[in-house]
Amino acid sequence: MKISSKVECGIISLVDICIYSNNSVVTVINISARQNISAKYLEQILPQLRQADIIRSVKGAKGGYTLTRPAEQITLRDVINALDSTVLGDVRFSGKEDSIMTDALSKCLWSKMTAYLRNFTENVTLRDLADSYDKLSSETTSAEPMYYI
Amino acid sequence: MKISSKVECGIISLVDICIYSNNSVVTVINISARQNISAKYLEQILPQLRQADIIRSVKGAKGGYTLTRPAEQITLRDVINALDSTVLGDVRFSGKEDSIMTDALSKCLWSKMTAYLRNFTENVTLRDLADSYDKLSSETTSAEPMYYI
DNA sequence: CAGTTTTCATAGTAAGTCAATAGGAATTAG
DNA sequence: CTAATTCCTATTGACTTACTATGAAAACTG
Repeated sequence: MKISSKVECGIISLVDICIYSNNSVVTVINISARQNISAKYLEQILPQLRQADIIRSVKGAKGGYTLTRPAEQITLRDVINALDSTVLGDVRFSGKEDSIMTDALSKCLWSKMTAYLRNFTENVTLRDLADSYDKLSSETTSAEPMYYI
Repeated sequence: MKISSKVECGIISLVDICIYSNNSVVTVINISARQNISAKYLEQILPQLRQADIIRSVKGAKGGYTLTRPAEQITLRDVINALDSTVLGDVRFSGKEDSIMTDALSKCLWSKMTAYLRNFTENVTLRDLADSYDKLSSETTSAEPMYYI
């Protein structure tokens, strides 16, 4: 399946914010350093998540981002819609004129397919993603233990 | 949802072949005329469906295409895979290096999402599409009845 | 065999999309 | 004031897509 880099980076950013904001904000530079994504690129993505009311921004020095609501109330559908409306939007074909054939496919196939996908994405929350990251993260560190002097 | 014109035209062609091949073959020119798709464009799509063993071709004059098997044995997954392997293939991100984060998303999210989509597409057959076309077609003509002299 | 109809293979092109970069304006803590 | 940070808008280069073009190969017809 084809997922744009923008959507992926957006999800990564949200998981990062979810994990690392402890009563404070997370900055673009924080995310950029931890997740190895260009800060300038993130500066383009995060405002879109803000406009979709998924994150809240604090401007100025000591500024940054936090989630607007608990992670279990942010669905994958919210995120994908905020960053790429074509993924879960209606199937659209540029040049094709309407016909009985295109009508039949639209009604019988494409609309059902997108509804099916929307259902999937509605049932995945940011909490799920953060949990699976935490789980994998602890497994990895226990397999390759770190020693502190 | 974004579906390429190639996949759409491929599906339309198959429904057309399914409906109009009565113990004989259907030519590119037939499909082009009925479905209003450039013949040259179809000449690029149909060979791919042939390589995927969905249709059989007969070369030369009086040549054309037929299905290789009954329409109820041709799934949407077969068709999509034949024409655009990225739709149901594993999610791939070009530049991103592997990390715990990308691993977590891959395992917890993308692989499940594509599996979910594959399941949908496996359960739609060419027969279903042809039937829904027939149904809509007869409804349309009964709503706007035709009189024969 | 000659001629016509058809599929087959490959290449090319114009427009559009996407990922990423760039520069600087606005805001705010200290 | 100064530094840190978000915000806004443009631009670029690479890639993809939809389609067109050219002509070869195959096979039926008479």
